[in-house]
Amino acid sequence: MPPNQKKSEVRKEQIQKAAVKVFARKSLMDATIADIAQETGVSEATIYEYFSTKEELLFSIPCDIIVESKKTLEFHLAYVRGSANKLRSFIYHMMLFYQENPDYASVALKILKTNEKYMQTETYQVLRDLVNLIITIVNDGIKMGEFKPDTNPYLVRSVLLGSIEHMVIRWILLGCPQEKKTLIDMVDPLFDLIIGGIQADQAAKGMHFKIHLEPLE
Amino acid sequence: MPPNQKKSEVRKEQIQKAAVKVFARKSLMDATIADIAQETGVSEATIYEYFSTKEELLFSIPCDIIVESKKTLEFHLAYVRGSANKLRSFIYHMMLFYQENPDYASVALKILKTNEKYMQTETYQVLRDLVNLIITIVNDGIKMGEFKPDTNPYLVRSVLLGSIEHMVIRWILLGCPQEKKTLIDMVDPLFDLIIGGIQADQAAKGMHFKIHLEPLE
Amino acid sequence: MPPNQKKSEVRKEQIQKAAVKVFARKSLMDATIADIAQETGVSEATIYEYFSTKEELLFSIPCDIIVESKKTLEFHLAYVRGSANKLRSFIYHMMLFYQENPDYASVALKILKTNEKYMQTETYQVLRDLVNLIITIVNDGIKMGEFKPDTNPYLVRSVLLGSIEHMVIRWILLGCPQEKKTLIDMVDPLFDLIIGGIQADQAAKGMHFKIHLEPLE
Amino acid sequence: MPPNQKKSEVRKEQIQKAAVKVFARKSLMDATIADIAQETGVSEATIYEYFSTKEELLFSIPCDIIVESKKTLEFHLAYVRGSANKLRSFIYHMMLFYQENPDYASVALKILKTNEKYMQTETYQVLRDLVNLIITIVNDGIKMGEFKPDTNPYLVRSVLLGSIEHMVIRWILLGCPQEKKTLIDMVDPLFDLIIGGIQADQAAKGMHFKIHLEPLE
DNA sequence: CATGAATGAGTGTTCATTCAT
DNA sequence: TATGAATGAACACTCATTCAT
Repeated sequence: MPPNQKKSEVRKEQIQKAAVKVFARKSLMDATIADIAQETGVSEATIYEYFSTKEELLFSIPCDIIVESKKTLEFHLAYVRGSANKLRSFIYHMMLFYQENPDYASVALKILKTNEKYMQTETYQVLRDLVNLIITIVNDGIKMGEFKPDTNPYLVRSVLLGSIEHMVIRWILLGCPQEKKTLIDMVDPLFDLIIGGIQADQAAKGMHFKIHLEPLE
Repeated sequence: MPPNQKKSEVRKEQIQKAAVKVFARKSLMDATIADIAQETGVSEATIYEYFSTKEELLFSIPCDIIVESKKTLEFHLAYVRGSANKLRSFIYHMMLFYQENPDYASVALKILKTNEKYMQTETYQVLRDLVNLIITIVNDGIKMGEFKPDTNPYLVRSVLLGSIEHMVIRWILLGCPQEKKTLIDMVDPLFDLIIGGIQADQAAKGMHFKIHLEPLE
Repeated sequence: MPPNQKKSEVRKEQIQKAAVKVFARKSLMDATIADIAQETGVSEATIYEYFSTKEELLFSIPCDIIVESKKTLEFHLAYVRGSANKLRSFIYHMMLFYQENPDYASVALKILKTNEKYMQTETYQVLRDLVNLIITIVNDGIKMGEFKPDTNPYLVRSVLLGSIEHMVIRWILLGCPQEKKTLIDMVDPLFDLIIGGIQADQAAKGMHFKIHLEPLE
Repeated sequence: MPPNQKKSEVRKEQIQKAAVKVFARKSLMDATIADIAQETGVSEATIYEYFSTKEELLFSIPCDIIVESKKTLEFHLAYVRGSANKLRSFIYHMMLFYQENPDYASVALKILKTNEKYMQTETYQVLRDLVNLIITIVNDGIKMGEFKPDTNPYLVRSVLLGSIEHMVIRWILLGCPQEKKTLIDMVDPLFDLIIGGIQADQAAKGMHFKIHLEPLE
């Protein structure tokens, strides 16, 4: 919170926070401006002082948090060596983020992800930037010989995002059970699967070579 | 059209088909009964002769098609030997299904997948049955030594469904471009990734073993 | 039931009986043709074979039963000597009738009594005839010196009908409690009040007259 | 109009007044919110700013006016000596009230009196309080020896209310003819009947005594 | 005689949005 | 800046009624 942040900025954020809460629990059509106004503690008319439309309010929601999230992730990635490790960091970062912001997760995955208009939003571009870190990481990994040379970075992006988001949605729909299986627990299994696949060692399967492995010297 | 199918059954299906079309293009809130009535070519009141609620109509949509789809898939799976091959069949089946039923895909993934009430529907149980074929396949694969013994079948299910659905949604949101990249084109890359992962061969990577390969015998 | 009553007459009465039941429980607006059709055990369209309108059906309901009731009452009255006794018979007859036909009572007093259109009905004229027996009785009573010469028969009619109907409505709204206080129990108290008023004997009260009583002749 | 009454209170009363007018002329089902809105001079939506339901609006109507009426009546009763006179005051008060508020009378007697839901309303309790003044009056009258000791106060209540309401309903259904017979004209005849009954003096009837009445000294 | 099927006309109700204060 | 008050524009849903079969 910058010290000289305008009072109106504060009010705007209050509304956004309330909106996230409301949208997370009700669908876009069920959430009314009246709900959001009440949650914020202001009148409905006040909402319109800050957002000209219900939709504008909805679309404005994720912007800052995503920018923030991307910065954090990039900051962490710099610490990490190796593309695989970076990929794990990405997975971890996303899972942690969703786990700690379940309301935002709900809005993003239940309302925004399938909204065509949202895709033309500025905010959505910010989100793309974040997500495209995967492309960079994978390309680097290929270049460095860490990943198979024919790895399709866009496929990896789809698989990672798809898997993560699928799990998060299920987790949300089940009521975000805090106990037992948390989202974080799924980071390493997912990572391992992406990295190593599910096939048993090929050597054991059908290549029909005998292999002697000797440590160097 | 079965010959002696009752007239009312025919009408019911007409409405459902129209509804899929309408729901696919508009969101649940934007799609009006008037739209569906017009698309069907009947009056609004007639819709209510067959479905007591807009929501009931929505939830009724996918049932038959899913049952049908599951039967077809099971039929094909019987032809296929090996769990990996079966997994590929599953992926292929889903992708083909979505590609050939883009309207249904739109409704299923944009409206139903994130709808909590839908999860308590009978139809949803049918869907679960279909999806759980993955669990069976993976468990079989583990038993047969085809998949790594520590493979988590539920994770595989999440990754497969998440990936497939993510790709389908992107495809839909981009307007189902018929040309060039079809969903089917993604079957093998996805399959390969799930099976083999993205990591380059460990041997080649920096483990520094010497390997003597000798033909058997 | 006349032996050669047409089948269609039977059906008509079935519908009317069902309608009474339905109207008795639901208000005019809440009772639907569908309800009546179901109660009758026919289709809605069949209702319209016999009655051209919901309102016509409603207004047709009481006719026969009233004619019947009037006949019965007149029959009894002929047995009774004295206007006061006849008045009691009237009260008894009405109370008994309502008590034994609570559904009809409900329709008549809750729906028809306050319906302006009903007042222009032929049926309503029949009802007037029944009710106007009071006028005749009172006029006779006056002529015979049994009732005060300045008794207003129309007032008596209003008081009798008003009192009876008020009690019946309360009884209906309370769910027609079969036990304890039945409508019949109110016949004599009501009769006594109308006949004798509630004022204590003036002589006993403070008028301070001296009275010489001498046997006639 | 109290000077510092809130604007919203004023509007609420405007709506209620308009509603009484509309309900008085049309039945509950025929009176539409649109009618009431037009009569009030506001939009339909505005009605719903003040009353959440058509039924709530209907039930809210009589409350204040009844409370007021009861106060007035009690005020007058204090001036009156003797239970019979009080009873006459009650009759007069009710008749006058209905005569001066024919729209309210119409709603109360045509719609509310037979409405089961209304009976569970708070407003209905207020009405009961007003009506139960009769019970008190009669009981007092018995105690003072003014009324017959076996007078049933509840029967008196039924007879009075039934008679009054019956007359008022007929008066309303006949279009409230301002000329000639007004409701007020019926006060004394009704009162006399209740008090003294309709029976001619018993002495004159079958007792066959001659009676000389001489004032005491 | 009976009805399955269809619908026109309507209604209560909701809600995003505006604007004078 | 904040809001009380008001509303236009919709929409889901109902139901009496019709008619071809």
